[in-house]
Amino acid sequence: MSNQNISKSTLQRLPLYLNYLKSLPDTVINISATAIAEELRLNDVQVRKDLACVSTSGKPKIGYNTEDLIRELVAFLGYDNNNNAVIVGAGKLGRALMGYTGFKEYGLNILLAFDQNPDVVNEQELILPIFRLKEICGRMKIKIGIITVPAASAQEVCDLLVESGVLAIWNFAPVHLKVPDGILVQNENMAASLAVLSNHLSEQIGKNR
Amino acid sequence: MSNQNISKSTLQRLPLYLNYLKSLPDTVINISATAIAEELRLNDVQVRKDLACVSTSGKPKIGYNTEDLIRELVAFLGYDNNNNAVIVGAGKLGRALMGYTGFKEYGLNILLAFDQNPDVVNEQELILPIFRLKEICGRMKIKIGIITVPAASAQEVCDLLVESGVLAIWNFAPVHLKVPDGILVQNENMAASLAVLSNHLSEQIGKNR
DNA sequence: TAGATTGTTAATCGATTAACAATC
DNA sequence: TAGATTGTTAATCGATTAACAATC
Repeated sequence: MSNQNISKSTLQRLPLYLNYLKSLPDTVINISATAIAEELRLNDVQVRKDLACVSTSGKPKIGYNTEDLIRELVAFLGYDNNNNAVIVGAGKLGRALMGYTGFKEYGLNILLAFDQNPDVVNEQELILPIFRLKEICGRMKIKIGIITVPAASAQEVCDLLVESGVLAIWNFAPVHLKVPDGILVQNENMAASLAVLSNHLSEQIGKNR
Repeated sequence: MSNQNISKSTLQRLPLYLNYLKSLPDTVINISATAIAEELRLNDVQVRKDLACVSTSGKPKIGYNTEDLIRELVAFLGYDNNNNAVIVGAGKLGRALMGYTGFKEYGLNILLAFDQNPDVVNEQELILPIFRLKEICGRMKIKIGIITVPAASAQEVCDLLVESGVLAIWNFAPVHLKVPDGILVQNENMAASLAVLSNHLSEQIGKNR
């Protein structure tokens, strides 16, 4: 397939384009990369290059057919086919993500959570003991694991997920995970985001002194 | 101050260093950039440059004093002084973030949430109606706003936060927010992360065909 | 002293932006 | 046709990595 060498930065912008396109009224039949770029405050060539990875239906002077482009983005991003996932770590964050229904829209289907602590295990709420992880993930052919355990146990959990056949890991712990080749780790580093926020504030406050 | 031109990429790696340093046993008096780099699978020069933004106490042959470096990182990242914040959007994600106690460690103190929907407003749970946002943020001198509303209303909420004196916005909605100069928007784009995960999976699966 | 390590200057790499030809 | 827009090739920019001198 064509999605061989799409850069991570491109990939991360695609959902923004899609979201913007979806927000447009039905009356917008065609849309140009230039218009998208202006709206999202991006460079127009960048948008054009990004879209070229996803679609070939752009026409000079006209732009893209909005509906077609939406369809192509949805397909490319895999929002139309469900990816099953499990969460490891049923603390506050884990349970929150589990309860969050918004991911379905992105094709992510969180089936189960696992936790080490017997006190939080609760079959009713689909929180199972961690010793059952390997068996269940294997049987259900789970390919995505979400890590929401404390930093100290993240690597251990990661190894377990990899052993269980998971191919992609969404890591919410602020650590670097070591994985074999072919396994992807996507870090959702909230601590990193907070560092950026906090640094901005101290700069702003420093300025006004 | 010295933190004038620290790059965002550097800033985002600092919490990883800090976390690793904290995980070390007390017996590790000194630590080298080389050792940190190896552990985190980064380039050693990169780590050295990053640390140079934060500390000047590195000594050839010895490295950094672990405790000193931890202290310097904590101070630089502002984990030692509390930043008060409010959340707008008390849906599942918003309430989850509110309930998540882990942010305190990073100096982020979420005081209140606001929501448009009278049904979720609940003074007991510190969820207030949105019309009180401006007055309260102004009075409490809130500088950080967290947006967890649906994409369609994110810009509106953003404008309101800016009006209320907020200087930094942590945006969980998958949209580009337009803000005046001097206001920082840090996007926590879960949709973008999912795009990367999903793309990896379809590549892997394509390979095995 | 010798060697590990720091910090700096130069080279490389990848992503973004600019310039431009092709075209509906 | 003229002009807006696409897609491509070249230039720029910033971040990462390599090379190296300084030093405890």
